[in-house]
Amino acid sequence: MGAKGRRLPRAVREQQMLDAAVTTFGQRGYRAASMDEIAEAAGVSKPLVYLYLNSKDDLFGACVRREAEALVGAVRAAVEDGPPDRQLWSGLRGFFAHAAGSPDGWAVLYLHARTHGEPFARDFVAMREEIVTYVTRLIAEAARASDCEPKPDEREVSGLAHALVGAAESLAGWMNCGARDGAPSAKEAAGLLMNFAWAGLDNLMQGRPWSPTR
Amino acid sequence: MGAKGRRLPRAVREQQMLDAAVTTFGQRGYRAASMDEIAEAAGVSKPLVYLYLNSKDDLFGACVRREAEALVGAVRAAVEDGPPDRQLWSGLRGFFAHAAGSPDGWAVLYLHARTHGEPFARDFVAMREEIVTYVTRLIAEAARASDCEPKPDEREVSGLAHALVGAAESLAGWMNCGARDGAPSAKEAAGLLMNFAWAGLDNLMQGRPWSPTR
Amino acid sequence: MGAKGRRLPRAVREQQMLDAAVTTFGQRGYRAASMDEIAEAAGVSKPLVYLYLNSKDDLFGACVRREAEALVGAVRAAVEDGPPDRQLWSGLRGFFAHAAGSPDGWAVLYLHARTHGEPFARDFVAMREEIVTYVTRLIAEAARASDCEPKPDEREVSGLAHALVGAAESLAGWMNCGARDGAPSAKEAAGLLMNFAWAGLDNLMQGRPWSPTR
Amino acid sequence: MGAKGRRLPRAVREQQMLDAAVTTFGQRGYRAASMDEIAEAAGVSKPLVYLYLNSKDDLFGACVRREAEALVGAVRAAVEDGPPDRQLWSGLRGFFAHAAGSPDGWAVLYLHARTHGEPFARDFVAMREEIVTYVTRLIAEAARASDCEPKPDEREVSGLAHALVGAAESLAGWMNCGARDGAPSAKEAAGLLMNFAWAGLDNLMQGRPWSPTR
DNA sequence: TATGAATGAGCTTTCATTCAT
DNA sequence: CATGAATGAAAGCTCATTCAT
Repeated sequence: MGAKGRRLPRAVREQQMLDAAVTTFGQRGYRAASMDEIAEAAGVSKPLVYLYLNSKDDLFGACVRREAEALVGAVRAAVEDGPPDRQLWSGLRGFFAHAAGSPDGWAVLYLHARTHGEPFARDFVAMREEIVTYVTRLIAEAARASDCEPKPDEREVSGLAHALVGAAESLAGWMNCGARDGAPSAKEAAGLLMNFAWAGLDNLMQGRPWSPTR
Repeated sequence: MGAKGRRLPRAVREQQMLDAAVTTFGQRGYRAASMDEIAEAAGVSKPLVYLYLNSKDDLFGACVRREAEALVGAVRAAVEDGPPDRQLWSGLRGFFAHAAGSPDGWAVLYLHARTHGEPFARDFVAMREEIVTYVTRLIAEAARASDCEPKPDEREVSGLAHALVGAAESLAGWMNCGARDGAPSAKEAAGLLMNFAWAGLDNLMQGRPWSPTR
Repeated sequence: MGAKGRRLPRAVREQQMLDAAVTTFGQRGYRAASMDEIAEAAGVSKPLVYLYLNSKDDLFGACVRREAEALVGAVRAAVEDGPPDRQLWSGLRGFFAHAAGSPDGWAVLYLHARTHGEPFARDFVAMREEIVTYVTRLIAEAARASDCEPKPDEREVSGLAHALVGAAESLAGWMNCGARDGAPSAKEAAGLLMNFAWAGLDNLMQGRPWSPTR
Repeated sequence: MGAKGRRLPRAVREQQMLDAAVTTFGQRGYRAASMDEIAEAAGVSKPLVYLYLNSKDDLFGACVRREAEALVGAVRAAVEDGPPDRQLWSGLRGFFAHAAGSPDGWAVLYLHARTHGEPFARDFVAMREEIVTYVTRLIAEAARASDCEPKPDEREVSGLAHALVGAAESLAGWMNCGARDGAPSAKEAAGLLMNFAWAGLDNLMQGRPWSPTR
């Protein structure tokens, strides 16, 4: 394979392999991705991938965990780096930016880990739960800060968080999943979601839910 | 396989095969589903599957098209069968009911066709577009009927339709994808979505969008 | 693979495969024998071997069972076909003749099944036990017929059977295992063994065992 | 790894490697034993094994030769250390004691070298021949010492030696090969074999062979 | 001297696909 | 119409072996 960076320390090679694996798994899916392809994309031979990462399952698991941590970390960092009175908005932007910035990682999590059964789906659900919990806290803080009355019930806030996260994921999927027509940028997606949701959240928090009978 | 259902007319046999294929593809995914498994599930021999449906790809394509038409048809039928002043609500209920009623078909479309690359992803996107367009029309009619001022701009309505459909898909995925915690029924999902979204749509249509600066 | 007997019924193909597998396993051992080699020796493609016989382990197991039955059957048949007053001699000749006639089957049992661990070693031990039990009965009958006094104790007879069988196996191994110098024919081996052992057996049965002190 | 026994003289290292190799080859067989496993068992790195012993084949060959010499040596030493009028008995006891004391070495010779084809089977046969020749001499001397008449013919003595050695090997195999039922100790095995064989040898040497016709 | 890094080649197994009947 | 028989091609994984330090 030529003189391309041979004989590197293990940690470096492992990252190369994970990068290649995320790309390949993200684009092809677990089954369709072959270890040959991943090894070639990483610029190493297949046995080395097995030596360092054990098996296709272990490799996929490592990808899932790495990407899950990266996504959660991106949201947290965005919130912490943004203005304290706009945490939800910052978090959403961070979420969309990360999703747009690493579409393969996003696909690994939301398209493949989710559908590939037990060890992985569990990791995925855990990550999702972590985000939802975090968003629940952000919403609750926003509600407290805005002094809305009556104080929204905790269960309700959690439901809103689920819905909000679900909507964000859906938009991110639209963004990433190869839609050719007017797919929005990360910033537009965040705006659209706030537009779509905020008044609803707001009204709900005022105790005025929409109901089928009006 | 003895005398079990032999010599059926071609159309019937084909439906059996498609049923079996949708179930198998839906549960296992494209790659993990084997033609052996599908043929056995359909109660026919493998060569017959090839005789009628040509190849694994063609078979999958037929599944995707059949399920896409079924989903779009279910939404349309629900709207047409419902009260004329609640078309959106009826459509959503139809959407969720269909998704809940044929989870394998849903999985074929949203989990597998979407991720399996070109001929199928295109079919999927076309179906999605059809739904979004249809929803756009429903929203526009609702707006016209409610005489809101100023008339919402067309591009905006389309964005809302995308968001609404995306949110609905996300909820349907939650419903179907083996979520252990409180996954909602089809009816609850529709209510939740209207609750979440309607006030937002309403406000937007009154010309009062949320904006990052307040 | 040319026109060599294609499209044969399953039972026939299975025997071809077992034949080839016994040859290959016998000559190379379990690990060194490759499924490619076996398939080629059988004149079929590898997938057909898997279709009919499932896995390398199952194939090996089938070989072991077939050869075990063949060996036991050969001994039994030789005894039944021989003169009723020379059953042990007939049985030994049958044993050596079978071992010499199918050295690969013999190697599968005595060289490979025996050393390849649990499911197979158990089958091997069961077969060996069957032979030892049978020989025990033959010896007991011979003793009864010859009216020897004192009647040999049952446990002693069983020990003699073990020793006799062991010696026979050892001679058969010598016969089969590629020894180039004066390896005996089946008939010679039987004679040698009787020569070697009979007087000993005889004396023992007369209650005059050899002892270290004279 | 670390500071565990580094910088040992070459001869010591080589013995460690051979010890580990004999253990591993004996328990797993040639093919199933991996160089990784052997290197780890020896507490050294794999390249060092190659540096000292060249290749897997060479390593196996070294094991075979070492164990063959050890076995022959054990028999010779037992004979020389025992009473001059019981050489055969001493030799047998030495044989069984050695086999029981180093079962892995025994397995390397009798289970694996014997079945692994040419360079090794030749070494094995050479060793066996050496033992048989030695035993032939012992028997001949015993016959001379006991003044039996007529002098047994040389070829006959050689055949007896083969049979005796074969029986001993068979018993040793029974002893070592994980037999669950009443496998004998080394001493019992020697007694059993003498019991079984001596009267036969004795009679033969008196010129009274057993013959098929009575 | 001794080793971490790396690979070519081969093995078992699976699967979409096609004949011949 | 319908199927049992058969295979080419590829995938996951392992292992003996060699560099570069």
